[in-house]
Amino acid sequence: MLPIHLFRQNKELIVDGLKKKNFKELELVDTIISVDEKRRHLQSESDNLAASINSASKNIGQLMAKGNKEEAEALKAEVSNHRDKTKLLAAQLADIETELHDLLVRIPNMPHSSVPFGKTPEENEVVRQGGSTPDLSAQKLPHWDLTAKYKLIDFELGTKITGSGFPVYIDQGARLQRALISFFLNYNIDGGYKEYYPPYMVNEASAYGTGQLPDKEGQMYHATADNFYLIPTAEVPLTNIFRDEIISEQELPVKMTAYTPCFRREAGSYGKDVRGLNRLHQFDKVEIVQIVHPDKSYETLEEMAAHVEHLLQLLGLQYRVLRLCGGDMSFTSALTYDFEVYSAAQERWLEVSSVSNFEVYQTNRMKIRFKDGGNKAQLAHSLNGSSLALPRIMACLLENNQAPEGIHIPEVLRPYFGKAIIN
RNA sequence: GGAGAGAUGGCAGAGCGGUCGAAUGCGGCGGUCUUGAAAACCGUUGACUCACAAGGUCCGGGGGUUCGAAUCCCUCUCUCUCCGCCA
Repeated sequence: MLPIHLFRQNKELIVDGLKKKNFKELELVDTIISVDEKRRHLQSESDNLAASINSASKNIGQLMAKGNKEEAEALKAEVSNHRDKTKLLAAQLADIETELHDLLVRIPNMPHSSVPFGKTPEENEVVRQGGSTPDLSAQKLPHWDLTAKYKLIDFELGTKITGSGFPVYIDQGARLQRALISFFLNYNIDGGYKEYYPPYMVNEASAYGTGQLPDKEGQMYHATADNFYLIPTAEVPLTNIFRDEIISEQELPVKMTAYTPCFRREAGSYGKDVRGLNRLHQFDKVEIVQIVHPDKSYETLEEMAAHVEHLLQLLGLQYRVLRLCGGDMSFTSALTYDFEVYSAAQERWLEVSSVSNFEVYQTNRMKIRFKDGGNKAQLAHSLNGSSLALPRIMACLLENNQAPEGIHIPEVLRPYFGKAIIN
């Protein structure tokens, strides 16, 4: 949610940003500004009334103390009258505040100046690439064949136990999964991130804080009996740790990492997108989140991107880094880098990480602030990224490292996996 | 799940229905003293709205009584203690 003062002070900037983001309902901006004006008018009217009630009530107290009953009674009648008006105004004010809020949450974040114009994924800008395509002339099986061949993952068994999109990792498959999680977490800890193990279900306020609610409600699993939501990403519990907190400036930057499963309903997905490990209802991910000083957030974004990129280099995967265009960015992001790895047997790029700067969009809604030098509370910036999403990494590792004698495990994972080859 | 107690500023902890945005202690910040630090002493120190003015709002959330509520009533949520169940 953008701070309202931006609309009052810089309407043109907002409209330009919305256009870049390919947002259609531009008329909302004017609506917001006029509703805000109405709101402020009502507010001052109500404040003035409250001021007169307050002072009259004080007078009544003094009159009573002096035993001046008649005057006191007269004042009481007057205040009583004012009070009815206040109630009316308060109701109107509450309505208009809700209206304003509901309008504000419909406005996406403003894109950063470096965000390219564009509407579709094809218009994203490739900023860097690394690694090389492996030679698979000897054998070129997609990962769903490899997981069957080496009995690493049983998709049908998951369907039996739960439903499609809930694979069962078995034996060396389970072990590789655990190796990846440990490797990623340790790598992040070495990078200065503090490890957390958060709840996998969150309450409504948390889902709301990071923006899953109200617009992405259908994407989450909902435990209705207790009104909890299964987290679609660790970003939700992690960022909410600091909801409604005022952090001292010395504590910045806050760097957090967590491994969690992620649960997504993925309604409407189909075809090759959901084959094998490409898209699941439950998958594992290690996440990094930072809360930083506003002056530092773009520096931090580059740092986080470099952090993720190095991880892909360590795994020896072919990758590319995309700067998302306005139309393909998420609602809440100001600038996003997507990381894709090349799946050599499927011959397609798979997204494995998305690193974003949200500026104040999340922190404004969650009231995550810090005390600056002048001892004044101001909104911090929040960022997050995956490091990394596991299923597609596993898919690429299996496919790209396959050989007639088995699947070779990258050097960095061997201490965690315990051996050099799956066979 | 049953019974009871509680929810106040960064923390701890007061608060007869009016003079309470709230005592006091700790912590934080500034200063005196000191070569420096500690101790001691002095001062200062919540948030929101808003033009850092005035005014207004906030004592877990919501509602009510009253001219006036942190203080009384209702309700919800959460926490703690005891019992039950349990990895």
